[in-house]
Amino acid sequence: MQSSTGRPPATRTGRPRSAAADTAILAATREALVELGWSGLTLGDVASRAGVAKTTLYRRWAGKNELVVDAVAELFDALELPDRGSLAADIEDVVLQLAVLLSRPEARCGLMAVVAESTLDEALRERIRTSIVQRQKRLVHTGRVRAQRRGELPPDPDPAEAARTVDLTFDMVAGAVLHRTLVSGRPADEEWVHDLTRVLLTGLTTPGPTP
Amino acid sequence: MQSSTGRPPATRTGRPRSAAADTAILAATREALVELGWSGLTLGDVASRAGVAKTTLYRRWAGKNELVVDAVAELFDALELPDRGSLAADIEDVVLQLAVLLSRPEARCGLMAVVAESTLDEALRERIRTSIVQRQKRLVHTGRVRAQRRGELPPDPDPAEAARTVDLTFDMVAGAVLHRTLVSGRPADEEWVHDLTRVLLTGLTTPGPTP
Amino acid sequence: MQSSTGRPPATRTGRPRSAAADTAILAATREALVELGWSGLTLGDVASRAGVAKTTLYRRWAGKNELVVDAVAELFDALELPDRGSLAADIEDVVLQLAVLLSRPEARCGLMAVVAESTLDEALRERIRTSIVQRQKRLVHTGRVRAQRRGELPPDPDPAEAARTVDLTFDMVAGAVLHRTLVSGRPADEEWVHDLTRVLLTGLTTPGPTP
Amino acid sequence: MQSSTGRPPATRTGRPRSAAADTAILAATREALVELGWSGLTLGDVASRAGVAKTTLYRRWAGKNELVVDAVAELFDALELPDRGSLAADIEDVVLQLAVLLSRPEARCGLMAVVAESTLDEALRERIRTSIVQRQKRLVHTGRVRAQRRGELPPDPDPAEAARTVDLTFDMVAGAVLHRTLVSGRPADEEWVHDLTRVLLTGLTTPGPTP
DNA sequence: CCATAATCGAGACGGTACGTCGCGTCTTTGG
DNA sequence: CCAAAGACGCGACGTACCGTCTCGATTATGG
Repeated sequence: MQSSTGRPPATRTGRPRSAAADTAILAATREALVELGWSGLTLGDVASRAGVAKTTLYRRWAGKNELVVDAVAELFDALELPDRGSLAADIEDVVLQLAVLLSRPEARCGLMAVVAESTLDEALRERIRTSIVQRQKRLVHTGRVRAQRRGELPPDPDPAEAARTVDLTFDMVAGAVLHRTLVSGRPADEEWVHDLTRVLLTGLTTPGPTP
Repeated sequence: MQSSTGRPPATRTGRPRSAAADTAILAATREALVELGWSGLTLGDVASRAGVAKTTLYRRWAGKNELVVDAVAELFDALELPDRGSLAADIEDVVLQLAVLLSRPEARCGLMAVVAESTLDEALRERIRTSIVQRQKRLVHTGRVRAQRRGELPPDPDPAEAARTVDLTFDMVAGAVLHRTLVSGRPADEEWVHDLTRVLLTGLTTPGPTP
Repeated sequence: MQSSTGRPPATRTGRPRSAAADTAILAATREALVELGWSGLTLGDVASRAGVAKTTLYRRWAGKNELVVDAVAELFDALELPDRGSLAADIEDVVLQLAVLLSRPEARCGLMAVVAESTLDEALRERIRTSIVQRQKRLVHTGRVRAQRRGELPPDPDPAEAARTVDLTFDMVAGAVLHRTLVSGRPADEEWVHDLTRVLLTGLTTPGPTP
Repeated sequence: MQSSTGRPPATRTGRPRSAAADTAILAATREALVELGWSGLTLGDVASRAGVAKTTLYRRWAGKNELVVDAVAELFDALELPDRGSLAADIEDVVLQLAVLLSRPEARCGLMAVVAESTLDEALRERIRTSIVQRQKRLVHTGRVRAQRRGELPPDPDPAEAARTVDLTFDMVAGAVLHRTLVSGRPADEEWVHDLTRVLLTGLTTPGPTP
């Protein structure tokens, strides 16, 4: 749970916080996002959906932004990278998963809205990075390691170079899906995923003139 | 100006709308976006910045969403594709322009916010498509035609195939820059742009197994 | 209306304030005081009783205290001093009127509550003085002048002495009724009013040793 | 665990209530009344001033009203009637004591506020009567007996008549001081006390036409 | 040269959500 | 069993914007 801010003192006195409340609140947040969207989402409404008082909500999160980041982060944590046998298949699989995820309104509008808010809020930007972006780079990393074991990719020349490639790959995959589904507003169907995978694979496996 | 809603009757009586107001309002909107972000942006504040009454604003736009789409669309219209002599240089150039544009807060938060709102608002989604996305595909189109003239790209086999490639290219370029700068929150510097261009170029120019 | 704060500028622009709202709000305030008492009185409730938005209420009054002072002051303005033919009859009459007024819950709890609040709020104390206390001293003044015309009281020796007597009389009359009905919690019935009037009249008309 | 034994025994088991807590709470209540007034007084604040948990406070009093009645009643119990040698001097003395008491903010606002609340709460009204009003009538009674011994007042004709006179006297004395200091908001200085005493004394000692 | 009509600024209006605060209750740990 | 601590559901607070409305004052065209 990302809502815990610091180290609680070893001996805690007083009534402890309800663990069930956190779960209920995050679920209610996603539910409200689906029905009302970002601007229609009301903390009072979330509270009553979760069967919780507004104050309980404010005791745990600083505001709408932080709450939605946590609610959306849980969605992204559900992404997986099963071994499909080849790098191409693995890429297609994760791209499709991402496309499915971004077709869900709570993911779409939750993510875009907090990203929009983060443009003037460095703390929020950092929270998004650690709660969502960094956690999902594990998918790219896993895929690369697997492909290297299979011999589809050469071993990493050096760690810095590898990190750059992971970052670039992640931005290209996630960015393409995101732009396709949200900005262009067209479906990331199988044909499109296939085309994207082909371009990506070719571009990433063909050795470039980068010295 | 996209603010005109329907066909005004040929003969209009009464005092005409101030032309200067539109300009002032859109500029004030961008200014407010920079300082306050999306959620902090207030139509009353925009009105007073523009030296205009709130009623004047509501006479021309239905709400915050529509206003910001128009204000942001003007920013994207400033993108250009000068002829740098090669496809690679052209791509690098436009990617950099896009990165610079998305480093401006009014573009970042304006675009992301309306995209977020559009997830539950089909009319808004359509407005974004026509006002922003479709208009900028001209850049990709121009680049392709130029590259074909230079012999860097083969001629289009058929129009449908060409359209698919334009769409894919646009989503990959714009998506990568957008994800890098806004979601990952890292700068789209020259090195990164170079890497991206190489992967894109390789992937797009190597003939694939798509018959 | 005591709600006006200062001199409005000669030329008023914008929509003028609704005159009916003031009336409705003060009436709703008294109604709510009867049903809910001071601590149960809610500005939101007053607003909805008056068919008015909460903001309208806050635009005109600074808070609960000021609102209730105005609402109660209107009640006291209804007191009159009809000529009953003798000083004793006049006193009995006004004492009875006061007793009746203070038997109304809105007057009782409204007055007591704002007096209680005024103990730590000089501005409120001043507002009570000018809106309620000073305005009702007219009753004592009228009674004295009438009695002097009838020869029941000697003419005023000097203005300062007269003012002291008016103040003392007012505090004794109003204080006795107030204490009887509110603190002692017993009815100010005719017998009690008669006794009080006799003591007052004797005490005030018998020349004392104050030179 | 004592439930296994059966019934609650006459002698209470478990930790006994702290006797010091009551004193500390009432003192803290008066202190808070001085600083914050009635509406600013918070039970949570009283508890923390008294170094006591909120639960402890609620175990002993039903709410704000009852607590403040008890806190204020202790103040009034400090009033005394020393023998000054004459009825006039005794009256002046007690009037001055009362004026001093009512110049203390905790007495002023505590008393007025609970009186205001009592207008819609019969139980509270009764509590005020028994805890404050009835207890202080002893002062009037003592003064009358002393004056009768001195021959300044005739012996009581009958007990009912005497009770009426005691009530009237108390309402007039307390009411005048209360109205002067709290409603009129002017000081009950020596000159005013002297005037009041003269009128009262004359009115009460001159035999009236009451058969 | 006015009459009509739509615009302009200003600002009050009925609403809704905000984020905070206090209430009185409950649920812990510890005496 | 009581005490302290503090989380809980609840509801009012006073504020800020929303989008609408009513003003008086402009500024065009059309009779």
